[in-house]
Order: sequence, then structure tokens, then C-alpha cells
Amino acid sequence: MTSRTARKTGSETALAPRLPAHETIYRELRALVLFGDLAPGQAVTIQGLCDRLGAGMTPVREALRRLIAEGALEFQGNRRVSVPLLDAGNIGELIFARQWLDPHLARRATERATPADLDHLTEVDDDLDRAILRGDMRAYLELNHRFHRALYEIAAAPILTDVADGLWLRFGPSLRVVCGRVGTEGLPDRHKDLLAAMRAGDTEAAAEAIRADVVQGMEQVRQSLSRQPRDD
Amino acid sequence: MTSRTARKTGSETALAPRLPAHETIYRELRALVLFGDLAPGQAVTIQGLCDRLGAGMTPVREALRRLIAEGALEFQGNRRVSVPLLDAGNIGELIFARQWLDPHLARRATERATPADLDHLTEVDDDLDRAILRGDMRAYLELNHRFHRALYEIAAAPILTDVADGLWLRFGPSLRVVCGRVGTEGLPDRHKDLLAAMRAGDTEAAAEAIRADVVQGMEQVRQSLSRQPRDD
DNA sequence: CAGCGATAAATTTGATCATATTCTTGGTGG
DNA sequence: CCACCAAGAATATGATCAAATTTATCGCTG
Repeated sequence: MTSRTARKTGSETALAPRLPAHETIYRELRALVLFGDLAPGQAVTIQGLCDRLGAGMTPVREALRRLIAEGALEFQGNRRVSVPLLDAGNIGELIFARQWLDPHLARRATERATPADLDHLTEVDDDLDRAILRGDMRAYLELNHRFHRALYEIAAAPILTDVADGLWLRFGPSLRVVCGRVGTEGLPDRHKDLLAAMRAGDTEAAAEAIRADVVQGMEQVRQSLSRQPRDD
Repeated sequence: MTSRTARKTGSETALAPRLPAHETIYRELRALVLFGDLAPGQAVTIQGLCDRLGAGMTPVREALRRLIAEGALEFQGNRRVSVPLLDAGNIGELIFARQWLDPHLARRATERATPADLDHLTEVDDDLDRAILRGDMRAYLELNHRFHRALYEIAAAPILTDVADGLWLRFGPSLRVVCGRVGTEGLPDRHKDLLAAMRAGDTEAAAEAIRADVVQGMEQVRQSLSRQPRDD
């Protein structure tokens, strides 16, 4: 990669290596969508985001295009951009896709995981448990995402990981809504089973554990959505 | 998705659709990638595209962001954007994904297809046959894509269709390279089997037909790629 | 004296902004 | 109730600034 930092004058400002503005905006907006700070159906305007994020409009426009392309936002009318509202059919598609993708990535991850990888996963899952006990929903959402992301990383399948990331962006907002209704009790956590299977090198058990985790979570979304499809 | 027709303008007449520039640029660039006019590994610059397409840089930038988000282009360094070069692992991922996605969409399409849908598919496939006989590779690529696209449309699963579109964008350039070596003979065309199964309403036969078609085509790509992974 | 390497300048490219133009929309008056 | 006008939002242009790559020159060494 671009490890050419030694070239310049010795001013290493720690963690601010001049990240482009559109990249920053993109990540902020992505987090806003992924963790439900923007509710499904909520409309956004370019200029509104310029104010909210204190940025020029060009970077905001580029970030929006990117998120629209990834399915995180929807280009509704000629004028409106909003967070997509999922119907039962959409949820069905997402369940189907994840039910296939996540187990496959879990199998690959099980085959390739190093002890350090397993330690890292365990660490994230411990944080996750603490967040659930604390009742901290936002932390739960972030850590649950981080756990699955870490699994994808281990699987080392860049294209499938991209696809999985896109799916997360699509059901993220709805997941937040569901958690708002259900609370942190009863949240799916088959991660212990998964970790045990991975440590034992049992690929099929790992795949089944993640499948159960995914299906349980997504079915909650489906039921919650069908019970009350519109909610502002 | 792209339902941006003029709503109530008095003078639409299909002459000046006033399509936004970034949308036009996006479609041109997308076609360039999808049908192999940009070879894998080829680098593009924003300003180069501004010249090539005779457009301002803002629309080009937005179109590029979109294509990068869809995986059609790769954001290599801090400065380079290029068509991704696929390795054997990437091809494996794509084969796996399509082997799951396309049959599923074919099943749904078989259940939902109207006679008019079947007629349309048959028509496209006839054009496809003529293109193969003619040895017209570019037409083959476009019509093959259009055939699968039409199948996706019938399946009426917007999210999965988006995912499938993304996969096409990723292997499109390599497909062109392969066809350049193989020629139009020996190209996969299990479309007849698929159409027969769909007419009979046999969902499983349809799924198997499309699976065979996909796997045969993708395996050709894999073999061609592994035989000569680097080619400038 | 020639070749190699490094540094510095120059050119090319990318990122951002301010601004103009167009299109939608909503309100008002006939 | 329809048409026209005004306001606001989004699109698109060009200029400007910053960064990186490339090239050329200079010094050092063999």
C-alpha cells in the first residue's frame, strides 16, 4: 500500500493523514445509516447535509452517490433522497442472501483463522456481552457489526465481503428500529457457538451457528416490520 | 430503479430527455467496463475521461464514485483508478456467488413469468443466436447480458438483482478477454434448456439450466485467467 | 570520465469551492 | 380551477489549491 510517510517532513500528526473530505463525509453518513441514526423513510437533502456536517456540497454529493450505489440510500423522486423503507419482500431477499453468504464466509474463516484471529473475535464478543448487559443498544449494534466484519476479514474473500457489507447497509436502519422495540434482551447471540466451532475447526458447525444467528436476527426484523410496516 | 421520466413537461417527445449529465456519463462508463472496452488492469484518470467523453469533471467524478462503489472500478493508490485485475480467488468467489444467485432468480422468474415475458426472452435469445452465428462478439456480450438482465427483471427481487448486476460489472472485462481468445464458437448457451423449463413451469429444471450456463461460462474465464494471469 | 542515486523543480492530476443555470415546486392571482 | 411567477434546491462549470509523480540536474563514487 502507500507506506510512504517517511518521505515528508517529520510531522506525523498521529491519526490525521489528510483523509479526503468526501471520504470522511462518506464514513459519517454511512455510520448514520448503518446504526439507524437516520430512520427508514427519512428524507435527506444535499444542502441539509452540508449544514449538518459543515461541509461543502461537492464532497457531500460524491458521498451520496456512493451510498446510493451501495443501496444505503434511495434516489426516490427527481429531487428526494431517503433511507429505503423495506417491505416484507425485501426482508425476504436479505434473509435469503445472508443465509447463504454468512455461512460460506464462516466456513472460510474457520479454515483460515489463526489463534490471534480467534482471540480478536472473542474480545469483540466479550465487549458485545457487556453492551447487552448494560442495555447499550448503540454499542450492541456497532459491536455486532464489528464482529461480523471481523469474521468477513478472516475469510479473505474481498468480493463476497463487499456484497455482505452492502447487505448490512440495507438492513441496518430497520435493525435499529427493531431493537428500539424489542430492547437488548432476547437479542440473538449465537456467537459463543460460533467461536467454539471455530476453535474446534468444525467448519459445518460454524456455518450452522452463524446461520442460526443471522436467521434469528433477520426474522425478528421481518416480524417487526410486518407487524407495523409504517412508522415515523 | 431508473424511473426518472419527465413527469409533466409539455415537450417530452423523447427527443431531449434532459437526462442529467452524471447519469449519462455513468451509463457510458458502465458500458465501457461491462463490455470490455476498458481492459482489466487499465488505468483511467478523471481528467482523461473528461477529455474522452467531453464532459465537465464534476459529473465524471460522480460517475466514477458510483462505479467504484459498485466494484466496477478500483481505487488503487491515492491517485490511480483502474479496472480490477481478477485473480483465481476472485473468479472463485464470482462463480460461487452466481451459482447461488442466478438459479434462485431463475426459480422466481419461472414462477412469475407471463407469456409476454417468455416471448421477450425468446426474442432476445434468437438475436443472441444470430450474433453467435455472425461471429459478432460485442453483440453476443450485450445480448447475453440483456438476456440475464431480463430474467432478473422477471424475478422481481430488486435487492438480489442489484447484487447480480454488481457481479456482472466485476467479471465483464475478463469475459471480454476470454471471448477474444476463444472466439464465439464454444460459447455457453443453455438458454434453450432454460426457456423450455420455464415454459413447462419446471422451476428446478430452470434453475439447473441457468446454473450450468453460468458455471460453464465462468469456468472458461477461470481457466483462461489461470493460463495467462497477466496480459497487457 | 561515466554511471548511479538522490533531491528538487515542474507538470500532471485530484480535491474543493464559489457561482451560475436549470428544474421542480408551491403559492397566488385571475 | 388553471396558469403564471417566485423561491429554493440540485446540477454543472471553471478556477484555484494541494499533492504526487515524473523528470532533470547535480554530486558522488567506482
